[in-house]
Amino acid sequence: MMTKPTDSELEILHILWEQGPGTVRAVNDLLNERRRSGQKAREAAGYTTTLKLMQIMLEKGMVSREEDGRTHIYSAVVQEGDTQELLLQDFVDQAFRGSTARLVMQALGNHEASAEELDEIKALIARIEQGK
Amino acid sequence: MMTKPTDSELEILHILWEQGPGTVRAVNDLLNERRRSGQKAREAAGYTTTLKLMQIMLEKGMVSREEDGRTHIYSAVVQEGDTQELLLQDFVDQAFRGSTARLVMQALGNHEASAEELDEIKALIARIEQGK
DNA sequence: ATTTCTCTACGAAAATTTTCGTAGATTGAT
DNA sequence: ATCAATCTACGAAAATTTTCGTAGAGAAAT
Repeated sequence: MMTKPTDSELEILHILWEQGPGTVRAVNDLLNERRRSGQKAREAAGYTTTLKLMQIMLEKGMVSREEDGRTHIYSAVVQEGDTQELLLQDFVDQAFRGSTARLVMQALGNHEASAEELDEIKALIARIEQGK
Repeated sequence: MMTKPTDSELEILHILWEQGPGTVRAVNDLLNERRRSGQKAREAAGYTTTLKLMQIMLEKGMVSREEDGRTHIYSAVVQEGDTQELLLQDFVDQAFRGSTARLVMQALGNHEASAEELDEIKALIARIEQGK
């Protein structure tokens, strides 16, 4: 069974997805780097905070780990696309009462997308219409 | 300043947006009706739970109210579109690391949209491309 | 007019998520 | 061999959100 990650867990998963397997230290450093440089600079997380979260994620089966000397190398078990699908399903239900179309409209309407992105989306729509 | 509603608050806002102003009783009834008939049947909320939430929302300025005899009629102050934009911005940052395009692709890829919805989206894209 | 019902107010319990302090073990440097 | 640095484990505090019990006031019914 696949369970929905909390906000903090998701933050860690993103780092593992992008950087690949890593130690708690590495994850914590990147996470704080990212928090510092983000637009709404959040406060840095303490090392043991990240450690604890990753231990919890291990229990939940979201990540796995491997011993490497006295440290542990963590890897994401859940996949990015699967997790995003899960989160998106919940979000569209909760914020848009299930209407994917309205979510897409809102997303396209309010955030600028590049010409290339729009082309990609058009191509995707064409493919969907084809497949029907 | 506009603050992000919690999950429970959003649930109440949806009812006020769709049904228009109403009493705590009316909101609570509809909310439980909806919870019962939803796909993942959540447990019913007690009357005072909903009352308390609406009082908190009043403090936050999300809703307003008007006395009507000994009861109160609540109205949404924040608008649906504005709230959805706020939520979407956070969500795309958190779950898709800021990539609206990937969110849209995921949304269109995994949820079926009707032909009409797709047409609407295509029209919107055309309008955006026009406006550039 | 007494009982019953329905409403608001409000404090605080319960549940969830996030944070961190402390302890103990191991490595590396002085 | 001692001291400092770095790692894991883990319990529990802190923060946030959700839930509800209880009290009191007013309206409606018997």
